[in-house]
Amino acid sequence: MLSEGKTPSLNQLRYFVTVARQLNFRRAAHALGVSQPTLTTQINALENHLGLTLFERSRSGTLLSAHGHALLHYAEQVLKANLHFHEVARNLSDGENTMYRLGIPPTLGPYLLPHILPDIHALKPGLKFYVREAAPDQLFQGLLTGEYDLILSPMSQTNSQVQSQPLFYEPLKFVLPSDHPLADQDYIDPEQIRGEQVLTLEDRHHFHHQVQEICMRLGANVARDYEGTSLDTLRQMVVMGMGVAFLPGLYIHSELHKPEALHVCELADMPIVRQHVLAWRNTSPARAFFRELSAVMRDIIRQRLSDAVTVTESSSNV
Amino acid sequence: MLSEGKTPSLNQLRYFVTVARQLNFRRAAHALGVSQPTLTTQINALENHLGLTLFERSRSGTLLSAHGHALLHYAEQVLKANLHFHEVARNLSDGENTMYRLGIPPTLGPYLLPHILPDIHALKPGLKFYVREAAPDQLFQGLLTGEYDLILSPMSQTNSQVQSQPLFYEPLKFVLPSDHPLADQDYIDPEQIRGEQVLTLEDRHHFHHQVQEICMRLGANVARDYEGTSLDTLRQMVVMGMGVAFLPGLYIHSELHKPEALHVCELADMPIVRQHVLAWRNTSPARAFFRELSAVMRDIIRQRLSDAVTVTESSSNV
DNA sequence: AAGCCCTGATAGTTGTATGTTATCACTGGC
DNA sequence: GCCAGTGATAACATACAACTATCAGGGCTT
Repeated sequence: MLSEGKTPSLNQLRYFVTVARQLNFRRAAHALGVSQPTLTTQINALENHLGLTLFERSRSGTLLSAHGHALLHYAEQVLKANLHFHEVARNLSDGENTMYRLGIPPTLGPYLLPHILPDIHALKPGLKFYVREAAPDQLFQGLLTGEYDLILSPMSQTNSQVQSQPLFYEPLKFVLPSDHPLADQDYIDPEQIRGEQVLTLEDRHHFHHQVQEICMRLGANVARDYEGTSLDTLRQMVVMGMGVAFLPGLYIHSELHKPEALHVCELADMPIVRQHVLAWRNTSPARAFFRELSAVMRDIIRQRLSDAVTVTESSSNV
Repeated sequence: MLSEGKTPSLNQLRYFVTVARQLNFRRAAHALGVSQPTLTTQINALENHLGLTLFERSRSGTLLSAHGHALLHYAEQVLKANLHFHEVARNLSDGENTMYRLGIPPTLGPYLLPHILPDIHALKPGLKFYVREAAPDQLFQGLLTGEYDLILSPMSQTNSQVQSQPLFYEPLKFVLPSDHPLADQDYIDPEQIRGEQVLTLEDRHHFHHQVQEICMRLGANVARDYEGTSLDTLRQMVVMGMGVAFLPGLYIHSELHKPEALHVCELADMPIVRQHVLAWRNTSPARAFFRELSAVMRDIIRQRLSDAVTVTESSSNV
């Protein structure tokens, strides 16, 4: 009849539960820190909103009606859910107890994260990452659409909506089969690569373009027909003598402890590197924390992986 | 800082969830039936109450922040609980879908309820009784204190706070061992009882007082030393020849289909009955329903038990 | 039987929370 | 370079939840 429209407030539920527990309006009012008329009014409002009588009042006291009895539990559930909500919120409000969706390329994640996540977890126990792998372009796109909160990826496009912090430079090593004529040098003259078959990944990986550009410059052939779908595949193809390849330093550091059947070297006077950055939307409310996090990551990487990569020093970048 | 005091409203949670689903303030506002500025204001209020940023706004759209992501589920839980509350309330509001706490004496409940509850359930499927047994005095007291919503008991005290409706008269039958000298008559001259040992229940049962008063009048001895604690005990004591007894008609109707070893009769020209009533607090919001219920009960009892009891006819009592 | 203390209900008022409309400032696509 | 779309802001209206002061009745004590 006169209901419809407004929905009872949380306060009204609080009042209901308290009166139901105390069975006395004045005491309940005192417990709630409000005046007794407020309670009377609000309980009345709740009652005729619901079209039910929750309490049997008399001059000698208050009783919970059968309807009130039935509803009490549900009202308590609402308040409990509300309490949960606020507990979680309070927990989040220090910024470090949140789960962030982290995007990282498959050519990097498996070879970097195992080395640094344990230390990060030790430093910030409440911090959680939901890690998803995708190619750098997709990462960047996903960052803009909100699919990721944070991406750790080779530097790619710049965009006014994205802030990034450089983390480290990772060398790209040159690998060739052990039985290759050049497989006896630690540093190879770039000139000697001319004409080699260079294997690489599918072109949606940033990696590919970099390798392609190098090959163009040195006059090597990029073997598009044999594009691998993972670094492991790529390695197998080199071992089988199908060509040579550039492989990321962290991959080699992680996977090739005893590189039998494979020779790893570098191009003399021509260090090839990719730079990885940590990036986030500049609208992200966690941006301050992300900047701090990038410093933490640099420290950890410097400590754990300085034999494989070079940590970026300056940190006042955009 | 500026929080503390007011707690976010349910509406704010509703707004949060809707914006999180639509990721667009104007669309969410339209879905909610409010204006877009209202949403902006309320979401802002919620955010700085929580001390968190829930959304990343930009001129080109809205994204859910990591914190928002984490909280969304809990906000939905609150709204769901609130919905449950209102569903239950709506269900209750027709009055018949409630569980009422029904008190009944142990000398009546087991022999009456099995005969009438199935029919009541068939007529009012949503109606539930939480049945507790206690002696009539305790029932009456419990009704006043709110322990029961409804009692079905022999007529006892009257009280301005209690309304009652008579249901039926139940005869008290006279039982004696089969080998008793009087065990060959259907109607016994009350004079013949003088000097008999009459067994009865503990004195907190209304039953006891009635039997005691009859025995006083007829000059029989009430065997207080052998007060039984249940009608079954009482019956066993009679069978064992420890005395005679008055037993409620419904007990005999329910339990003694072939009364071997026990003779059942009545006192000639001296029908002894107890009247049972349905009673409730006159402050009970269900009083109209209870009155209707008493009529329903009378109908059912008339139909099912008219060979054992006499249903009260008038129904315009207080 | 009278009086007192306790109960919840009511009247009248006020400040604030929550909503409105009108408008701005900026982004991104065509 | 314009236009359609985004969320933010300002100024104002209203509803409502709070207060204080008071009332009316029940039941226990004297």
